[in-house]
Amino acid sequence: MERTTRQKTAIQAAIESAQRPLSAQEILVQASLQVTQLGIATVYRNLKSLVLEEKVHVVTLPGENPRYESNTAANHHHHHFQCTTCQRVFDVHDCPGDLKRMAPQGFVVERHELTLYGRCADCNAVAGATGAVATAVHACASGHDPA
Amino acid sequence: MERTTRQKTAIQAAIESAQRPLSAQEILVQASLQVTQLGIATVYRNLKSLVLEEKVHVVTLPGENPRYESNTAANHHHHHFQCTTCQRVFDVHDCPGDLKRMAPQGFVVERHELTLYGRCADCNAVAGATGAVATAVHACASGHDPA
DNA sequence: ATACTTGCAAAACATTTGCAGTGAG
DNA sequence: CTCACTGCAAATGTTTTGCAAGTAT
Repeated sequence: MERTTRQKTAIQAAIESAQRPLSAQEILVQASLQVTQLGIATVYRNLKSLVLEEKVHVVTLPGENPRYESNTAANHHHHHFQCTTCQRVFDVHDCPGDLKRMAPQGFVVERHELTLYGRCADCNAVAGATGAVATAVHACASGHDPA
Repeated sequence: MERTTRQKTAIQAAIESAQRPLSAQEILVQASLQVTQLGIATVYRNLKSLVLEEKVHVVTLPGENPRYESNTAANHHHHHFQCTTCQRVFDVHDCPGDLKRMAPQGFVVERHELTLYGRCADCNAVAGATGAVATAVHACASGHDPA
């Protein structure tokens, strides 16, 4: 059965306190602050468990390594928006909903993933005001409050 | 400048004649039928070119290697459906469309990717009729004609 | 005590790159 | 004849696995 270890706790905490999806490496760095000597293999093993337990889910964007995001009650079904200018990833809490009828005859839709691409508010505002990009990057994919 | 080689031609042909997105390995196998001695590095190098030239585009599904799909005029904007039972990937030519308003204030949507998950027609039909799975797999993700 | 977990190092994969030889123009 | 392209092998980067030691329960 499942055991509670310092490393699992630290890994889970790292993911939950982040305001954005983290990569395995980022989780290692963050959780290492709590548990020195933490190994990357342990991070991967625990991520696998957490995903199975549905406490965490995976965010996969084309050409990038998987990111892991907390899956708490507060964090219900949502999608993602990646800015094509600054590459940051934002949560989009809206959802088109009625996708069941999109599938071909005889197909049953159980779940869907949607990713939007475009320019985020910051990059739009900045468009032209050269030099402000670096500033925008600091806010990296944190708690925006979409529609 | 660009040169026309037997290998590039074979790779492009393999992708265009496939009725579904192919992995680099599958492309290697297929194109090797035309050009013996073809190396995987050449496949990757050419895929990169073809994607840049926008003759091919990449289909990325969570937890799986990228697949490559022809990008001809006939092959317009579409999405994908992955069967959670047989893992096959199908094209879905329908599209929810009006996703622009999903983005938060100030965000501009330029593009979107949508993937549906569920059970394909074959797996639904089979559900219960044990043994038919192997048969279904043969039709692997080919020309279904969605809605 | 028992047996699940860990950390390390090696393995397994997918993809990229260096380089000398090949072939398209 | 040139120089882009190829094939091979080695390098890279990420994720997985084997195994002995550590530690929750």
